[in-house]
Amino acid sequence: MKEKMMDTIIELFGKKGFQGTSIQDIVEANGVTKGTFYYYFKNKEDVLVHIHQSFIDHLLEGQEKIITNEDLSNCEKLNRIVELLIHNIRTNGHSALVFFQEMRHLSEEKTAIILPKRQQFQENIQKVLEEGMKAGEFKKDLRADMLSYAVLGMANWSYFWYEPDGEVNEESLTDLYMQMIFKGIEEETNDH
Amino acid sequence: MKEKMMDTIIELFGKKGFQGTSIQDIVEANGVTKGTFYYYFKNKEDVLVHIHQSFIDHLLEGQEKIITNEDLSNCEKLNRIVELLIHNIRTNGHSALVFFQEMRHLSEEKTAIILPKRQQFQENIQKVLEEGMKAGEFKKDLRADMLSYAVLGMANWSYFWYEPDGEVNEESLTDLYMQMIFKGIEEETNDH
Amino acid sequence: MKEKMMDTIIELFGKKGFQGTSIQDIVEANGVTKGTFYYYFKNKEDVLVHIHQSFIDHLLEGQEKIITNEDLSNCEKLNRIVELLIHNIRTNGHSALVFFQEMRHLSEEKTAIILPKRQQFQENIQKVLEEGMKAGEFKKDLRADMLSYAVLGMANWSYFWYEPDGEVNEESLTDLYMQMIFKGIEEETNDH
Amino acid sequence: MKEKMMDTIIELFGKKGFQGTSIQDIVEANGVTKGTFYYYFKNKEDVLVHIHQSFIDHLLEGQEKIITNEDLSNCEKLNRIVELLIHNIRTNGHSALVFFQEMRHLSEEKTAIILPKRQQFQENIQKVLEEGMKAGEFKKDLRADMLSYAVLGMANWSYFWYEPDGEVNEESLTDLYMQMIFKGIEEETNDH
DNA sequence: GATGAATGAGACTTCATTCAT
DNA sequence: TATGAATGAAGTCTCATTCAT
Repeated sequence: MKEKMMDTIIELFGKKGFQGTSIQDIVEANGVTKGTFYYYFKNKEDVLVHIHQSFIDHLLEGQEKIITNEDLSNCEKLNRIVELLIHNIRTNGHSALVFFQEMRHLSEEKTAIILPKRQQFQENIQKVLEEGMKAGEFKKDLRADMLSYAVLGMANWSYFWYEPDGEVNEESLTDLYMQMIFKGIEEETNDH
Repeated sequence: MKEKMMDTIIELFGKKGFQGTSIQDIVEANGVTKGTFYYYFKNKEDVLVHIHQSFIDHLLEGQEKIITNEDLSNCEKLNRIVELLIHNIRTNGHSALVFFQEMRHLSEEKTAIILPKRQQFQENIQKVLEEGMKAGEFKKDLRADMLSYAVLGMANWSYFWYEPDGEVNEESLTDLYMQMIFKGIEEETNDH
Repeated sequence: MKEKMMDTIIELFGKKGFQGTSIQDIVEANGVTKGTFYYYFKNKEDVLVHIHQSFIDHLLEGQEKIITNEDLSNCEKLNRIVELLIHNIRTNGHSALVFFQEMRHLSEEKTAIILPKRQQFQENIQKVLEEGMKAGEFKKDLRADMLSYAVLGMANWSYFWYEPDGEVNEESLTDLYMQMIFKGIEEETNDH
Repeated sequence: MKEKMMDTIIELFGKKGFQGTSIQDIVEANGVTKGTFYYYFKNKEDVLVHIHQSFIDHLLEGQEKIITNEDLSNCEKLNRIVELLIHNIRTNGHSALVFFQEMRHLSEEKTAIILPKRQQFQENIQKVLEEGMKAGEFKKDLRADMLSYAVLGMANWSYFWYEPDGEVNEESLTDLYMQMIFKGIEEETNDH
């Protein structure tokens, strides 16, 4: 029951926003009464916390597997992290929307739990970039911090426009993006 | 007066969100009464529309100047568009936040006005990419559409984390980003 | 079990009031579930009735023993009734609080049972005063009805402020009060 | 308007208790809407605070006039304070009820304002008793603290039963009570 | 004897908005 | 140009209670 409600709520939050979704909306969408909602959840924020928790935990877990895999080059690691992000956004679009847009409505207390995890994810990307620079896979003297944000922005922004059922599937999209990130878009001239 | 109120409201919307900001908040922040608010604005959405309008109009205007400037290469045009975006986000952070996060709360009618302008901005980037490809500035066979989103994501995402007073100024940030977009981050081997 | 719950509930009602105490509060304080509460009690009022019943029954019983004891003067009877009251308030403070403050929340039907008993207690005091007047123990021409209320007020009010562990024990307090009631506080002059 | 509402609310609180009175009850009794209530009052507690404030302030003010009047003996002062109390309870019965029964529902913060005033009133009575003892008006070695509570209890209890339109008016009631307090009820024997 | 899922009414409160002045 | 009294719908949440197990 709780699971079923969570799914519905994620969809509602995704479509109408956290504040734009009333308890009334929630219980109507689930065919239950208000009492039932408050039987399963402490309050509306409680649901928001659950969504954030499981979204970022899922991401961190996936990321962890990638960065601790010693068989992978840093190049490949970066590739897979971007793939992970895009895949996640495609599969859990509404969760992603909530995650990126509704952080504001977490209480200070809950933010203190979620925010560090978000930062962890970014720092892990930064670390991959740094390792790759050391290993000679990436150019020296890059700003790993800024670039990690660029990578994140590029991937995350896809929740705004990416149509999972469109002509470009997620693997292709990842490839496209990684091509740009690795090789750039400029036509290579032969004067070097 | 209206201008003064607009500024305060943008800040409030930026900090607390559109739905999170009550008329009460607005009039208190301005030291006026509710009547005054409704003297100057039709309703709350009215303000939101103003913010969206002027933000996107300002961007489109800037973009227009860049793309119609025949002295510029497409490379340079892209560079300047990114600079425009980052500059705008830095200078009008709250407006940017509202623009990117509160579109949902526009009525259908108003969305019909704003949304095409947003798309216009993206399409203009796409067009620069396409022209650049034709002109041999960019690699052939790039997906101009997807890449335009990548560029937008990268730039826009900066409103989440970019600290205007931090160690990296906006020109450097633009350079960093353009370096990656143009040349990529991979260490060039000499086997080509 | 029922007894154990009653004790907890009395304390809760005393501290937070009848309406201020929720079934949730009750079952939490007892480490049981709501179902359990309704297994033992018909509803919340049911508990309130029990509390009132046993409090007033206990008082009336004690009072009965005193007033039917033919060895006692009316003076002594009054003394013992006041002692009974103060002792009861000291020992069952929370019950007393509930008894004096939460009568309002009894249904009409239940009020019809409890109220006459309360009045009985007051009338019994009144009767002792009247008997004492007839017997020449008390001054003639007193208003026994009004004075019975005075005695009740004085004694009952102690539930507001009396600290059982304070420097004055209940016997001393009774003595103090009876001294005032019997002899008054005015300095006796010898001009009579 | 606010005044009019206050009066109605006092009556409602008096009859049904603070928690037993809903905002719905209040606005219905006043023929206005809920919005109107919240236009005039911050919340329900706000009204309760007002009631407490004005009740105790009124009492303290009256008491102040009495105890600072140097023409009065302490005997007379005590008499007048009791009269003040009984008069107040008679005239503002509902306020008195609220004052004595609904203190619990004040927030800690507001209690911190009201409670000291209540204690002030009691201490002022105590002081009159002490002064009277020093002046030889009252017996030596009385417990002024305990007796002040007795006097308060006696007078305050009248809100439970005193019928303003009954056969005993407030002056007579005060006299009755003062007679008891001053002279006691015991028949004086001539063996002293 | 005891549970816990579910209810639905109703609690307090906030809100955007109107309108006579 | 600005006010402030008034609205009523809708918001979040709590509550006493029931009932199948």
